[in-house]
Amino acid sequence: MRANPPKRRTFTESARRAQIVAAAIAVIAEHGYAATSFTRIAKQAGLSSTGMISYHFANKDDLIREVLTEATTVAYDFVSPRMEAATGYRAKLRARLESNMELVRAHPGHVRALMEIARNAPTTPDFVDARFGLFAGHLRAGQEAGEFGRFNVDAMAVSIIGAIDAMVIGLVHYPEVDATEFGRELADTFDRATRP
Amino acid sequence: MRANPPKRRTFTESARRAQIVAAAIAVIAEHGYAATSFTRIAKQAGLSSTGMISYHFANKDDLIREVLTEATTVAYDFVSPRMEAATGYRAKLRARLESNMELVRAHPGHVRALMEIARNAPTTPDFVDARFGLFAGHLRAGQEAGEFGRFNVDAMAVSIIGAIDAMVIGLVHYPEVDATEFGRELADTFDRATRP
Amino acid sequence: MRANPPKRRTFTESARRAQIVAAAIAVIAEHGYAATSFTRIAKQAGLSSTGMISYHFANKDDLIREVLTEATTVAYDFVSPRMEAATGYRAKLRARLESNMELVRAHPGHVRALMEIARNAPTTPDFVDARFGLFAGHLRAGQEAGEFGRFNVDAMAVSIIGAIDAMVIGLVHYPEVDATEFGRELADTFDRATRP
Amino acid sequence: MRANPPKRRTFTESARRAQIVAAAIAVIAEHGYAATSFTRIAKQAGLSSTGMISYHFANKDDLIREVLTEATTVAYDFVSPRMEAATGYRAKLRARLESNMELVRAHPGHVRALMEIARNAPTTPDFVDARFGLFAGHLRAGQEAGEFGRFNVDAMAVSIIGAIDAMVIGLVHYPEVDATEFGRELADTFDRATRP
DNA sequence: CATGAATGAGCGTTCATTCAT
DNA sequence: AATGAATGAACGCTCATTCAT
Repeated sequence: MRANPPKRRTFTESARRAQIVAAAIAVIAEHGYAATSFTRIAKQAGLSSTGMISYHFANKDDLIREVLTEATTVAYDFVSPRMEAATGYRAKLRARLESNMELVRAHPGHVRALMEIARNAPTTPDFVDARFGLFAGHLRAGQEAGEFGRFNVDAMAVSIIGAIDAMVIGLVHYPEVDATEFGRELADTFDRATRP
Repeated sequence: MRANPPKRRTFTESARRAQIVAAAIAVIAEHGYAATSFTRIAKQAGLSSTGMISYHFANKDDLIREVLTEATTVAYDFVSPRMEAATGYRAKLRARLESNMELVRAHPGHVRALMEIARNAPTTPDFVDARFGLFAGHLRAGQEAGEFGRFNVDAMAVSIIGAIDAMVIGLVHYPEVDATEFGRELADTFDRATRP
Repeated sequence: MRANPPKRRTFTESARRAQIVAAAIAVIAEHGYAATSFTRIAKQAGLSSTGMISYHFANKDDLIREVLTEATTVAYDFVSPRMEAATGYRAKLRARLESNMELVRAHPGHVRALMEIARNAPTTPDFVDARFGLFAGHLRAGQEAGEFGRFNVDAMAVSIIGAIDAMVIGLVHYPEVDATEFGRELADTFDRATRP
Repeated sequence: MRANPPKRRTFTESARRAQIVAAAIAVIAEHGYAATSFTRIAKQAGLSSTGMISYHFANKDDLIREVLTEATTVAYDFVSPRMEAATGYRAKLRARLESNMELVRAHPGHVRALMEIARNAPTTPDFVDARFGLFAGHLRAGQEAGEFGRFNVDAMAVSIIGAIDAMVIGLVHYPEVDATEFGRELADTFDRATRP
């Protein structure tokens, strides 16, 4: 059951959309969400007018939502197998944190765009809430399994998410920092913080 | 050594600036940084035109920087005595984290504005760096004093700052959450994470 | 003698045109002429692109003219037999006015579209003039036959047309109004006004 | 008691607004409401940018409303004294109709603009209703005073308004028509139609 | 010291139309 | 016979900033 079944799209259409989405990611990553306009995206994509973008996307929101989807997918595809390879809540949490930092080096543009949109776009509370729910759920389940100690799950989830984001931004900002090391440190931090 | 020594200002001038800064804080807190324009600030301040703002501030940046200063000062004046009342790096860190959460309830507007600017304004790396330096310094000193365990100080500083900010935003967003409890949880989290 | 003899059209072509015209009428009737775009018409007609419309009609004008023709025909087919059933200029005028109001209830969409186009479309002086000529001719003939009194035929024609249109719009706007009664009143009004 | 007390305006501001309103009237009169854009108005007014218009008027609606007010005032100032000079409902109605046609020759631009706005602007049902109410009230009062015969007041009001508008449009369109004569004919028409 | 007026670039979006396929 | 893709001008509106007074 799905509210808006995805439209059938031609090959050309899909290609154009992908091209525009890619351009949008590049622009957001480089200039930030606030400075991202159709004009800039069109220029980045090599299109002659912004009308093109409006032709392929109903809205700015529509475009941004697609960017969000794309970036989320890339992130998920990167992190997800690494988490599944780990066993137990504790190890999975570590895998999540460490792989998230490696993701920054693997797909810096996508990550930067993801952060920018999550923080600034008007239509993304859903995304934020979903992410929070994911972490809170993991922590709660881990507590019940006895792998984690006692703490307020909500507070811990918020802390973890905040720490991740701040570190991602830092890594993006300082390319010379060792992402693997910082990822390990981050994982260590919350491993200690959540220990029984 | 200071590049731009502060201008001497008349009383009226200072009063006007303060009035505008206060209005700016209110607007940013209510509508977010992106939706904050001179027009809105002028309306909030009861001024008839935006020219007034441009007259007293060289730039939008100039104004924002002043807002940042003001908000930072309020925050500092709130947190600082509470930190000084505590003894030892460990206790001081706890005091910092806990009081920061109480600050959200004490001065929600200033805090909201602070976060909005830190996240969105183009000209705030100084502020971010300064804050980072403060935490890193504290952690390093605490390590040398043997109060903290071994960890990468930079990574930990980033994590703490990120966690603080995320929790502040959460508290701002959900007024019904118990700030004191969440502050304690936050402090507990990093107390455990930094333990020797 | 006809400047542009009608093109021979295939069956498919005619069907498509009719479909598009019907959609255009629906859109104009519902949203008004100003808000009627190819996009909206295409959506209403279930077409995937506006290119289709441009393919079948040389112009927006071309389409509108066809809509006008269609709506006029419907109106004519409704009013005409009722007029012919009446005897004498006076009775025919009454039949014209009364049936015109009933037409509003019988074919509201066509009527609404007709009015919208007559009032707003840039290329309809022909239509307006033709309509005026019809009324003026009727009045003049009736005068010569001694059924109508003395009055400036042109002025009276304009008055009648204006009154009809205003009342039609009123009826469209207020569906609860008794169209038959208002039609009778309208007919009475101009019966008195044109009496010898 | 007044919902929106009029803003205090400087002389310059008022002058500019008046200039823009005048330009808007000219454009609407010449090109029609639908083809009236800020760009065209700015060009007509000799302004370099549309931003100027937005600076002085909150909205397109705001501007249009002002145009409506201006045109209405001109019309009222023209018609009103002529109505008051007449005695009795019957004579007043005649004065109204006749002077309305003379108004077309005296202020063609204002009249044309008035019609265009009344017919096409989205925010003018109030105006239309008010006008209808005025006529209906006059007719009803005249009936009660025994000056008018029996007829449905609402239907008659609609007819009169429609006839006026149609004739105004005709006069605007055909400048060679004798407005005084047509005005007299219009008055005669409804004098006969409303006679007891 | 203060102001109101003006500027012009930029915003996202809609539009009728064209055209290669 | 039909289509989807593209175009580019125009739309109303907001913005930070400038400047004469």
